[in-house]
Amino acid sequence: MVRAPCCEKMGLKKGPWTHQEDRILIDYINLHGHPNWRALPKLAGLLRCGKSCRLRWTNYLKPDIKRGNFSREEEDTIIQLHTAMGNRWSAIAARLPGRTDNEIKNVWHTHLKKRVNPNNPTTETTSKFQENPQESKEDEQNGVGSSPSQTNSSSTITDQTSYKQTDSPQPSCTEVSSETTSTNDNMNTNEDTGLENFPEMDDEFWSEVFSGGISGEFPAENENMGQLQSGCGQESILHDDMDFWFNVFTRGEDLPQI
DNA sequence: AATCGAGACAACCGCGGGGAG
DNA sequence: TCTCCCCGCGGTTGTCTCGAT
Repeated sequence: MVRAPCCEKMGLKKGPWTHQEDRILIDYINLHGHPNWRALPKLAGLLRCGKSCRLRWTNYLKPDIKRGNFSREEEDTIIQLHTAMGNRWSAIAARLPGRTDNEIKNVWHTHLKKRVNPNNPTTETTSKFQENPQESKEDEQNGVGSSPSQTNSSSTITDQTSYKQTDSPQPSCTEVSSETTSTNDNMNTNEDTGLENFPEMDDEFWSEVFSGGISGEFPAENENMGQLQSGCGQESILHDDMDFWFNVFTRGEDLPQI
């Protein structure tokens, strides 16, 4: 069988997603759905392969995704399910509403694995976790229950200030998008999404974006964004601002002066 | 203050399954 | 039945942050 190439390598962007790309993807899917991932990026005007779009959507942009801390119960569930199912992350994710297989996989590799078997993280055994209440206690005291996502959430915002490229604010995009659930119904029209404000995307579009040529159109390119981002070093701040970010990205609201 | 290493997470890659023609 | 294509899954990698030295 001849496998179709994943994507046309030439000219397709890789790496972290930008706010603009996220916004384009969200808007497009809200308008048209995603009947064909392979065709989607071209139709939406994204210089990405369909695979990348699907991954971004399913892991971060989908409205029902729950971001942030894994609760103790969720972590326990993951451990139990992993004991029963092994590395079937998608199956495990199916039992954890709002969590993605990728996220669960990451959490497992980063600390649940160690918790299950601190001496040999690569060996997957059962229930050391339950046999080791002391560690559990420590974890709670240390806020592990609050999970890597927490670190991510907090670091994500600051991350953006340190991205070399100006086009890599993806973490906060995810935060924003993750909180779009309740308001997502509002995103069904061009007017609501602010899609009509998007410049027509041709070959020069991204080069203009990345060179700052259309900076006024997008918050990520706004100088205030950097200030806002660098000022949002804590998760609580981040979460409190979810509606704000949502409005910024989906409705094109202006950023306040700092 | 600078450097290094570990931890954490987002994203990519390749494979296999399954549906359509 | 066979071939082609798309999608989803799991493993892996790249990059950034943070703490220790």
